[in-house]
Amino acid sequence: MYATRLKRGVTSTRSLDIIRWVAIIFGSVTGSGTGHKSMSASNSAITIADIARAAGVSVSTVSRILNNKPDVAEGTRQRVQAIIAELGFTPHAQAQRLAAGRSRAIGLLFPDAQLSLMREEFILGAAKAASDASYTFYLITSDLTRHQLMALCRSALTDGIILMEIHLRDWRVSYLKRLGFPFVMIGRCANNNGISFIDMDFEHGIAQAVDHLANLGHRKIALLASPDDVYERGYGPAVRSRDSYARTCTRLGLPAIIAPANDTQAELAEATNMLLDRHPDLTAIVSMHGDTTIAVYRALEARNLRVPADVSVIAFITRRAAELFTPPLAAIDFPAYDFGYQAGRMLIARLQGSGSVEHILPPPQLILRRSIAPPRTLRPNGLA
Amino acid sequence: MYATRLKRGVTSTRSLDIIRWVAIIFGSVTGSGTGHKSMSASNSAITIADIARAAGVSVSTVSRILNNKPDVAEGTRQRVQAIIAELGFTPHAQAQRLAAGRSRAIGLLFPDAQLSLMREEFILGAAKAASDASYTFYLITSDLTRHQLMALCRSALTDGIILMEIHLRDWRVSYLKRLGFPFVMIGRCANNNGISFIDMDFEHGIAQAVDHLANLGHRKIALLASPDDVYERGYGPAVRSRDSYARTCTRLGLPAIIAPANDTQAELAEATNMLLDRHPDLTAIVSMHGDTTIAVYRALEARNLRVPADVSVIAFITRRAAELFTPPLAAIDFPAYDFGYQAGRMLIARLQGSGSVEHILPPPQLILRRSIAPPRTLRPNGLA
DNA sequence: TTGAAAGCGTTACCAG
DNA sequence: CTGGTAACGCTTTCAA
Repeated sequence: MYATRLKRGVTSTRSLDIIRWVAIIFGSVTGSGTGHKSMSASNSAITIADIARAAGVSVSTVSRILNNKPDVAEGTRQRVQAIIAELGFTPHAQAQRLAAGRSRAIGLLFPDAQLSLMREEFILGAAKAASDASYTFYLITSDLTRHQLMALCRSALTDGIILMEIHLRDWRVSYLKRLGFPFVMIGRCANNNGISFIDMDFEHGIAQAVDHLANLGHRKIALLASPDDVYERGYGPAVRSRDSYARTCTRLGLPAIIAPANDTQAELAEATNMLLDRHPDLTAIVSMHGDTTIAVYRALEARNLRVPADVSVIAFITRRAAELFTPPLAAIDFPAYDFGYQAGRMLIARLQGSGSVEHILPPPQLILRRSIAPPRTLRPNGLA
Repeated sequence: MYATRLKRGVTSTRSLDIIRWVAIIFGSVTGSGTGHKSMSASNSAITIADIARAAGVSVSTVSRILNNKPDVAEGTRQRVQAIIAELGFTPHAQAQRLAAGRSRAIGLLFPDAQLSLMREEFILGAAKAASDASYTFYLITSDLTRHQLMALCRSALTDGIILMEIHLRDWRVSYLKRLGFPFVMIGRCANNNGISFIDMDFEHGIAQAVDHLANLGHRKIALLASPDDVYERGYGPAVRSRDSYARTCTRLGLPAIIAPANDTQAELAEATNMLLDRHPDLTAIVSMHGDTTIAVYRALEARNLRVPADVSVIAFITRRAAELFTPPLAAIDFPAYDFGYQAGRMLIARLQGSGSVEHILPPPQLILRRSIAPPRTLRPNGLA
């Protein structure tokens, strides 16, 4: 029935790792002609004028009805709506947007870095906030240049945007602020006057985690941090967490042991090994990384060290991912979906004129799971 | 410096599980006035006409230059472009779209069900395909009613859409086909004439998994399937996998043991327990579920059964998630990112007139990880 | 309560 | 190669 051709060539693509198979089947296109091509999105489709004509009213009236304006006679409204329903009319959003000068759309500027299991939650949360408010939702990947950001604002594609991966001094923030283009941040700058944000409180989160471990009796607690260049570039989470860690260690009279690493399993494994080589008496690790922290588990396992018997581990991670670990990974909970949702909600509130500047910094929540325990030396008379 | 107010009220929201904290900080808005409100996306912004005037040419000419049309004198082009750069002009996408009748946008209709770690990959893959082709990308969540789908098509917001969660007979497919609105599917119907799709080959994937387990010596292999109502509703993956499982068991002379369950940890735990109660001699489980399969691990653990020593487990899951399991979860690999990317690419090819109908059904790839082994009885003289 | 008409910022056709 | 000008489909004054 089908003539099947199998191209198994290595049709590789830029950043895509594999396209190892492409089977094109030339279907015997029966029935409805050769594929779809009739109305590609703007045919002789029915317009507001058609409705007006059919109803014997003016386009203005139809427009008013479409937009639920009050000044329309009830009878007219009913009649026109009947016709709209009958003809299956639906307005052309593109035109509405141009005429109205608003897009009823928000966009999420999503960092184009590698995948991470928690990021889906940001996206879906923000998308939900948009759809709850009848806004459309753009996902904009890739890190924008200044010019692209300008183009995005000018394009009027969105009424406002959500920014992520915020640096303490962020050119995008200054730019948008100067332009007066509405935005909110997931993350925050050094100075956030007049800008709404929701951010993880890395500072207190780290302090809380280290305090907890210290209370359990740990004395050698390492931080698996972001790479040095990220820290030096002033990336918020990197700076706040590392600084907070250093201060907390000082306060508790503990040594500060920092291992920078990129968010990949390979680098984390390497960093873990380095830590264990240099500090054989290490009993706890706090990881700034998410699901890649599995590499820490694996590195420990390879050395016959057990979690948490020999080393306790804690990370910043979503519930969903934390529970895939064995033992389940204790965490400073990262409610990414909520962050996305809140950001979307704040932005839309802003756009609708309700809503003042909001700074949301939820108290970090430590979720104790089985990856932490008192250190081995104390275990006989365990404190937990 | 700040007056901080903490609302800790239970400001619960519809589907959102927690908004337990809202800290509004009334910043002493120094510097740039009270927030941003100056140019909300459509100020007295500079237009193509301004450029034309400044350059002493007509708008048509500027438009041609903007769209890289060939029929423009090189000198003019240079001059105008200089002015465009100087004035920082960027076209108004909304207007371009209306005038051109194309949106250069695609949308992904994303099922509004619960989160799943693999779904991010679909989204980001599709978004990447869009951005690679300079298209914008809409993420449309929520399951659309017929009317909403109609509105989406008519709105001209997108030139085409990607459909997911396809049923063997899918009203959306018939509708879009009849309308002639461009779309591609991740998944496939019973009849796919004239429609491009990329789909997981659940049929062969299941057969491959069961065959592999049988070859290892397993004789009691259960399928953790989709719920019955999903099967009966004709949801593609549910039907194809369950039917294939049944056929494969028949072919191999093995009993077919099917445990339907929704894709939640609770239901999977329950289903696993039921399986073990009824079939104490069970030695392998094939799961149609993704990261929720962790519940199977936990249920086994609770009964002191070990993976893979006592029970082998295999699932449909992405690499990233599979490797968080301990032991790492063997899988029929689900390259969701690639699926998203391919779907986006196909759709755009379609929109640009290149590209014929493509049916992509990659050969399923079994990734052997440490969650499978020969059954206990055979282990002494193991076959693997 | 309704209608006419002027945009919204582009593109595209058609003359020149 | 360039410039007018009519769309694109809707919203929004402003009069009636």
